[in-house]
Amino acid sequence: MNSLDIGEVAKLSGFKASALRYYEKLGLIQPDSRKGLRRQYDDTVLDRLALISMGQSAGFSLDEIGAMFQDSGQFEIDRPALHAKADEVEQHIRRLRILVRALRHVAECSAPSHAECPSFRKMMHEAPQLEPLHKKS
Amino acid sequence: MNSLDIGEVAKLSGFKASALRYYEKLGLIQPDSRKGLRRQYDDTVLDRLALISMGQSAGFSLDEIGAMFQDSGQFEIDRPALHAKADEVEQHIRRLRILVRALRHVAECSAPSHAECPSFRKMMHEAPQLEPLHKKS
DNA sequence: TATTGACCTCAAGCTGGCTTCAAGTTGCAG
DNA sequence: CTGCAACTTGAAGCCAGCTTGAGGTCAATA
Repeated sequence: MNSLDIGEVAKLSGFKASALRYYEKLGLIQPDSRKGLRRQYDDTVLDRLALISMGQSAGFSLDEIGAMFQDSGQFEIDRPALHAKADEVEQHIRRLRILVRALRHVAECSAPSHAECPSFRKMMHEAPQLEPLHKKS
Repeated sequence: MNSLDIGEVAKLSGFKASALRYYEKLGLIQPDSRKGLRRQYDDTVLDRLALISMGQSAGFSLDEIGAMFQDSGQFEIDRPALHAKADEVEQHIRRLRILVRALRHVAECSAPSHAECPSFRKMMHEAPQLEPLHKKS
């Protein structure tokens, strides 16, 4: 069988059933069919949920995520927009790498305060103006 | 001069003044002094704010971020905990790399649906059980 | 065929992270 | 020394993203 109950999808994906219903209301996922009232999902929903989860990790709103993976319907998907999103994520990754270094630094460096550790301050500025990310004006 | 008004910190950091006051209430930052009522910041606050911003990108709550960078006060900072956080961020980065590949794939692949593109589905499962990240129970 | 546990809907409630508002204070240019 | 822009506080408001609750339905086991 290929048909999953909402509870099974929940278990497999790590999302709660209530979240799955919420995503459905937002148009992010859809059950394949209903058995009585009960939603039945195809297992491709798990891929979609994995993407949603990654999109969230990348800081995208559910609406943005919806817009990205609305492959359905459109003849022409918006390739440049998707590459732009990918670029954003790569930028994001660069910041996270600095964070990793900062965390490991703080764990190891024994300068009395990081404000006084020159290598720390230098590190903080290797990422000179890595976007505000503080989105709205 | 080394002494910044809240408005200057706002401009330099990209955070709004209201957010800076909010962070202060949470204990994440602190002005060096006051000139009358007005907060005066040392420019090391900018490093701290950069860390806060990166921590947020990594999906940490403000409380967690506060806990991480409470270098002050403690004799012994919790090195293992910091390395554990760094590990989390690295895990996070791995997921984001998959997202980049997924986005570029969707932008380029012309299979009728991604559910039907085997290389897409395979990619989705290269990250077998990359943590729930769906934090609370 | 009766029970039961997993599902259903819809509305209201909650949390984190800020922003906005109202009313007041103050440093500094003119 | 006046005016005003930039600050101050505390409380209330707002949005995204869910969760919870009440009351109901239904499929499958005993």
